[in-house]
Amino acid sequence: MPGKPRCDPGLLDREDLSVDVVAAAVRLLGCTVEADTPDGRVAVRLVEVEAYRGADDPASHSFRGRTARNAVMFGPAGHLYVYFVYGMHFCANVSCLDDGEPGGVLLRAGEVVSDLAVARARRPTARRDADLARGPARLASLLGLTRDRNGVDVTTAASPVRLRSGPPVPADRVRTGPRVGVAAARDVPWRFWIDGSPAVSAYRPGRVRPGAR
DNA sequence: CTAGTGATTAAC
DNA sequence: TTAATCACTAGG
Repeated sequence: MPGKPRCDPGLLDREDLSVDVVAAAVRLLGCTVEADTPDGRVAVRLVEVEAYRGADDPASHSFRGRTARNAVMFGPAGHLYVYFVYGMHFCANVSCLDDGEPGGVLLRAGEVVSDLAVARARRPTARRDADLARGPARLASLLGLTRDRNGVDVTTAASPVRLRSGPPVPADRVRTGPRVGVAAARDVPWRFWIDGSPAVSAYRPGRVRPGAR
């Protein structure tokens, strides 16, 4: 008679995130983020992500070196990097690459798998179910990813936020393009999404600024 | 399209 | 110290 499993087999392996940010981004599509909050548990299936890397990626928060804010991106793979933007929103990344190498994947959008009632109660302004986690700040809000979730290990069963391996997404359903809202490195197609998902953000090109391209 | 909001950072 | 920037969302 099987007792409690020693390690949860459904969780994503850290190694899936440690080799390369683009491979990690594609690997994360179709996986499930499961988050426990005081009012219940919500799980979303990731349908849109963006890869960011360190020193050679001017669009990355880690491009200008390690600071108190981006420190998690410099640590080992599989930890949440949650940051505050535009005075009111949080966004969440999963750190990638080995300890000392900065990298991460921004969680841009997901489809609610469960529990829909808890999810709707958390985001009552969402008009359609597809809007619940459509966009990085909505996703973070739905899953309760704020400051106190910064740094948590999503590959550990005891963590309040966990990443579950999903059924593989067929390669012909994965689409790619430039990252959203990023002025730098506009030619780098490191946004990945599952074709046809109603929860994928509307495309908005990064603003072109004088002297940049 | 634009207002709203505040941490973070580079420049002074 | 100050000011610009910012991987965004909601409401017209």
